[in-house]
Amino acid sequence: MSKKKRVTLRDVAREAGVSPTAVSFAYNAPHQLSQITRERILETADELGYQPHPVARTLATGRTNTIGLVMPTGLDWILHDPLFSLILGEIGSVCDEEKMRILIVPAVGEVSPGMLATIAADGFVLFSIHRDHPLGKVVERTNRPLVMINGDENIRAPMFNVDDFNGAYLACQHLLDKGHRRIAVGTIGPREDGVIIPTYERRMMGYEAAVRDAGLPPSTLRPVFIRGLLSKGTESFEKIWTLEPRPTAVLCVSDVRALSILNGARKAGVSVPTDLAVAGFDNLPDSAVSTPPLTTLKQDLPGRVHLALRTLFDLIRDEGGDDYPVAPYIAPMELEVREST
Amino acid sequence: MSKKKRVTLRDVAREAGVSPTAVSFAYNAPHQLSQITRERILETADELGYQPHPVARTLATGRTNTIGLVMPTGLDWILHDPLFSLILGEIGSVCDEEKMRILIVPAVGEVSPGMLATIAADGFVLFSIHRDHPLGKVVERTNRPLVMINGDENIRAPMFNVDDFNGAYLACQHLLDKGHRRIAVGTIGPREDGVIIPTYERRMMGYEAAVRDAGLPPSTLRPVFIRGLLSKGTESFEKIWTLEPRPTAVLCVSDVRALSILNGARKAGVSVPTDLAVAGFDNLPDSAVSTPPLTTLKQDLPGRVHLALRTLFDLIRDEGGDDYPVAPYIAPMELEVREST
DNA sequence: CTGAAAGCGCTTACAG
DNA sequence: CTGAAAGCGCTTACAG
Repeated sequence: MSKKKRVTLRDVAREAGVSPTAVSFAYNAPHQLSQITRERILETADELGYQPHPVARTLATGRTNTIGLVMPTGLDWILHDPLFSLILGEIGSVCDEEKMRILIVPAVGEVSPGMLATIAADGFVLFSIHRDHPLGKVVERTNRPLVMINGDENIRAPMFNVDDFNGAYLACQHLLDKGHRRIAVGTIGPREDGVIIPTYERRMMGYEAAVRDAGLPPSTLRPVFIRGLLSKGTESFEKIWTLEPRPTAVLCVSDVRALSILNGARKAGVSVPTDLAVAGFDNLPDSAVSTPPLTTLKQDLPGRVHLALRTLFDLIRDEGGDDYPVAPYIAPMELEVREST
Repeated sequence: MSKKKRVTLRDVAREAGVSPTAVSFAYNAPHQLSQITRERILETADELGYQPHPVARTLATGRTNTIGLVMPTGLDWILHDPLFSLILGEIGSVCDEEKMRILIVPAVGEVSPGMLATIAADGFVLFSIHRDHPLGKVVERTNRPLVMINGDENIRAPMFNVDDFNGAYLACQHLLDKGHRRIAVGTIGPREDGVIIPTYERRMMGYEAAVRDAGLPPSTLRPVFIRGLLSKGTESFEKIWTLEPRPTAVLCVSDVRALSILNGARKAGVSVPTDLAVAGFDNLPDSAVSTPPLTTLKQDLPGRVHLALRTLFDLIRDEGGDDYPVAPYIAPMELEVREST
């Protein structure tokens, strides 16, 4: 009953007394039409309430004007990682300019390497995909362009990372220089779904290398699994504070974790950095204004994201370029020493 | 050169010695095929590296398995509104279950009411769209289902809101009961792009009503435009603290704003609630663990989002139902009194 | 400046 | 259980 048929280009053509081609031209190649024909067509289209069908257009042109943002987990991830929100925002600002849309592609359920082929997008950004992730093999099964952010160098695709290893090295060295010899490392625990975040893996290696190079025993570092949630601050702090022997400092693989420790410490009446020094990673906006402000590693996030997307858009445009440079982009990290250490 | 032709269903059919229909059935109606035929087809498909073309499928079936999430602004919004992240996460968890994807549709550039027609989605969630927003008229120009979250009752579409007015009323009444007579209201300022957030508009009215009903003059409330960013805490706090006469309390239209004030006050050495009482709105997870914990209005966010999406999915399924109930869903809000007031 | 025709790659009654 | 055929609604050489 209410299932009114869609108005198609053909309807407009008939009504305006022109060919379908002419109607298509009215939208896509206006200069091919005389002013007067064009106006008549557009008027008729408007009267009939015609709207070009996006899917049909895509099938004919091959362009979706959409990029897929592929995440290693379900969408709940976004609740746990402020850095992801930041990156999503940056991707968004580039896409707004380019009139591209963003399709969110979470990795849920049974994830096959061929999965991306079933998705209507011109290209993909892989976020935090580890080589052992089911999507680690996706590169070989997708003929559409893709780039990685916080990726894994073992996946053969253009990668836009920060220097996790050396950043972590710097942070650890900083604490060692300050004389700390019992350092907790606040890191992510094994996830139920088995997903590994490559970034965190590399940061852990950086910490360990710094200890090794300082000629100190590995036991200098004590990994503690904590959640990346501000609201778990007390719990996370307790896990660290009750270690035996009690650590004098904590290195966190992410700023949220560090901020949550700051929170927990304050509630427990433990003074930072006097009783416990705290360092984070990534320099979230909040980290500059926490109490106390957080020592962390900073980077040019917008610059990196923009570069990644430019590369992706270039790849989408000249699909011929099979042999794009895959030289990884690894942004240097700078230690920002604030009052928490 | 590298532009290798795509393997199509037709190729598989030829190679397997069956009709295109059979190949299609192998994927979409397996029981229509003999076991053996089906296996042969699937094997051939695999050998050739065949993947069904999602766009062609959509054109034929009319289903995209995607919902569009329409925002009133550009995607940078996500950076400013943790509540949006929360809602996005909830939407994501429902979509994960339903195997639906999320397409993010920011309102940037020239936004026409017909804009949604150009987007390949089965339905839409409108987030925070005001009746005066260019998209306020979208309902009349889209034949696809849509629902609103934090919407405007003047737009004729199923709406899933919280009770902004009464929530605000409660918060204000609470402060008045505590004896406060000079109350700053931390709210959003006029945006450059002119976008109005309906939620905040209603909250302001709720505050004002409470003052009126208490027989107090409108000047009891002093609106102050502050940013919804934790990192602007000091600045926002200053704007409030330097008002003449100095307010004894501040009502914020959102929790982020309230948390940023808490932050600013702490840095300024001003004690909450002794020197300044602070109340927020929406009960973010962080609000329960701030220093001090924040008095705010709480709601069942997941429940509300799930309800909205169920409705949307129902509408998508039986497209016949022209006359769905548009009775607005308005979740009651409960005042959660914590230590900040 | 304009039109007839083929094509994008699927799905799905319909007939056997 | 299987196939020939029409259709989804556009775009775009090609020919005039």
